[in-house]
Amino acid sequence: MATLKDVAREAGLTVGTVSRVLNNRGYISDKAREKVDAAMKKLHYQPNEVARSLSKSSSNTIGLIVPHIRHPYFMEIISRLEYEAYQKGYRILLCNSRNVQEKEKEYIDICTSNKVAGIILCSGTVPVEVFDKIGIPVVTIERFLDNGMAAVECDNRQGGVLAAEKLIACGCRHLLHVGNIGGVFMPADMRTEGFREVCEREHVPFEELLTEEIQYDSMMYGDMIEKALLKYPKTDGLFVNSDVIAAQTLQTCRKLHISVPEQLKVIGFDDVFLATLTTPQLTTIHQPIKEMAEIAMNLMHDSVSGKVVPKRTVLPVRLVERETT
Amino acid sequence: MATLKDVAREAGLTVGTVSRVLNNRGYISDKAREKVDAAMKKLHYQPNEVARSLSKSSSNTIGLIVPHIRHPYFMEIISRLEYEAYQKGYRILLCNSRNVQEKEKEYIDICTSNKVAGIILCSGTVPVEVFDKIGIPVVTIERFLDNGMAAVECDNRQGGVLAAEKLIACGCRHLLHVGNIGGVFMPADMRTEGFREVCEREHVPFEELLTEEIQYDSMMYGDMIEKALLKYPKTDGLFVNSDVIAAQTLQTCRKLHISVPEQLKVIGFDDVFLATLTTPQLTTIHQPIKEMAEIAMNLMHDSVSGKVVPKRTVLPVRLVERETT
DNA sequence: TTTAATATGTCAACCGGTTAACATATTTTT
DNA sequence: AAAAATATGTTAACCGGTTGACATATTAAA
Repeated sequence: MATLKDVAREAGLTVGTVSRVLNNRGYISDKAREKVDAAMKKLHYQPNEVARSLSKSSSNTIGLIVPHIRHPYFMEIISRLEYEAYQKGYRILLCNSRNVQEKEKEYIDICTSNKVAGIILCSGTVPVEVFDKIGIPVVTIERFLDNGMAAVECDNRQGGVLAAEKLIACGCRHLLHVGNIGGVFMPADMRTEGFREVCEREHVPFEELLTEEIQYDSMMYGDMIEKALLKYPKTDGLFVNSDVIAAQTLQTCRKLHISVPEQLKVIGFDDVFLATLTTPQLTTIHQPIKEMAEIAMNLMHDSVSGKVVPKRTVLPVRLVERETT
Repeated sequence: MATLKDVAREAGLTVGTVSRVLNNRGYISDKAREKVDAAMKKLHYQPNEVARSLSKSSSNTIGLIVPHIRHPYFMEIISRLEYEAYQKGYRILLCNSRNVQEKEKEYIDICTSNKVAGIILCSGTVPVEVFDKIGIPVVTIERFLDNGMAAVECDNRQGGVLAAEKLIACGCRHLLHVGNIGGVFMPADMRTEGFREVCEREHVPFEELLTEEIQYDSMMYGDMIEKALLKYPKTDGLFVNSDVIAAQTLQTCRKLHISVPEQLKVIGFDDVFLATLTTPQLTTIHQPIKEMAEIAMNLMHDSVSGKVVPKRTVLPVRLVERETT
């Protein structure tokens, strides 16, 4: 593998000049540039990014920590972020915390050991303090850390509001909400708030089922939903915290001979690809995942460049009506 | 950030000894080990993996090149590989070629520039020769490169056989197969072979629709399926190359008022999570994705360690019968 | 013509860990 | 007591690119 020195020798220049060409630093003549380009081409020169990272003590890799890969929502996030990263010349070091604190911590260490330029965090098992001293930019998506890091989220509360209003407008009078609960506060918890507020304002009775999502890895929520529907048999409107759960709800309803949307109306969250593949297709709260990823990566880029970035960016959600309402 | 030198000073030893402890090289006493451990703990020492990679000219990162992230099949592959990599102390550099040759080539360069230990390749747009001189192990999944690299695949031909046999056993007499076609030969092409052989042997008429999957990114196959069903209205048995297409087929059938499985039986491929979330649930050919990922990462590990590895590993598939047949 | 801007060379330290050669000291074995 | 094994120190080169200080040469502007 050819090195910078080889290129310099081939071009009849010195490493200093070649490095200047590569990094666009100082004065360089067109002639020099051409000679360097020719030499690089001839030797099939590929800069050693590892050496570069070492001398700069920072790479152009971004650590992406998610709690889950095998989940449509995070899959979309990952896909979009990878694209945005690529556009900006960053690489993605993929880290799956599996929602386990130990693993998340370990991955944070791995990221810093590997001198990533920054971390995009979608996982939320680790307390804020851990991030205080890592010394690199952290941008969160749907995970609010109240310590000055840039956070990108959707208007979760509004999502809960839209869902409740829609169900009530559809004539539902016995609502049920399946939401999250965990050790750490998550923006998604606000969905419950919004939902609750509307129900109380409209005097519509509702139940809340807050789960710890133990089934995080397997994504099997069928049993949980079945128990909930049997426990609250009068339920005629259901708002769940993800399309995956909503899709499994439809399967459960089929099993229990509950017709959707006639007997039970269902609203999911996320609006991922899956929402159009169920029968009936899912009515859901649309998260602008593409935009969230785009903004997150822009924030990361700006942070890495030393710019001041907004602490919190909240994007709008909207109700996408399909066939379950 | 503390360095090796700091640790050595703190432990009252020299870098040589500390490095020996870290890499388990040469003679080390328990006392020295303890002192080093204590010093590392006290200074919160994290080895600089970049420096390590530079001096070893190889990192413990594996480049993972997929043609698609936003696709359930690759999502599963990625998820499993990430897990296996983690278990073995490797990191994943995620590369999405988007099925574009230029991007795939660029990502291969990025991988070598970053001195990855090896590449796991699930993408297939680049001709074999490109891999001949990159000098690091390459393991492929569902992508056979006939140049001595380790390949992991499922028994695609058998998948086609099972699908055809099942459809015929169900009484279908007008079969249709939607498969892939591309510039480069892919193992998935063998599904068509198997399917064709059975149909010919059993004298059951069949049509083949081989697409280039232009919709690779958007994953919208609805129109294609609709046109196919309108072009071959007598079709009563359909075998498609992925569960995603199968799921969209069900939506199309609903639109065209074709009842599944009564009027049309459908068999997908992959057996991803999605297959259980459609209505009716998908009968499909199960790929042992977990095992494939496990084996692929083992092969990678062995290759990196300089071992001789089997050139080709073919895993069995099986028909999972659900509700579309 | 003098000054200033542009362009490149030279040299060397640096990023942080790896590794090999060689010396030396302490233990253990023969 | 001598030989061998174990343990650590010293030193320095190396991985490959970055960067800054300083010198020098060529052009261009004043």
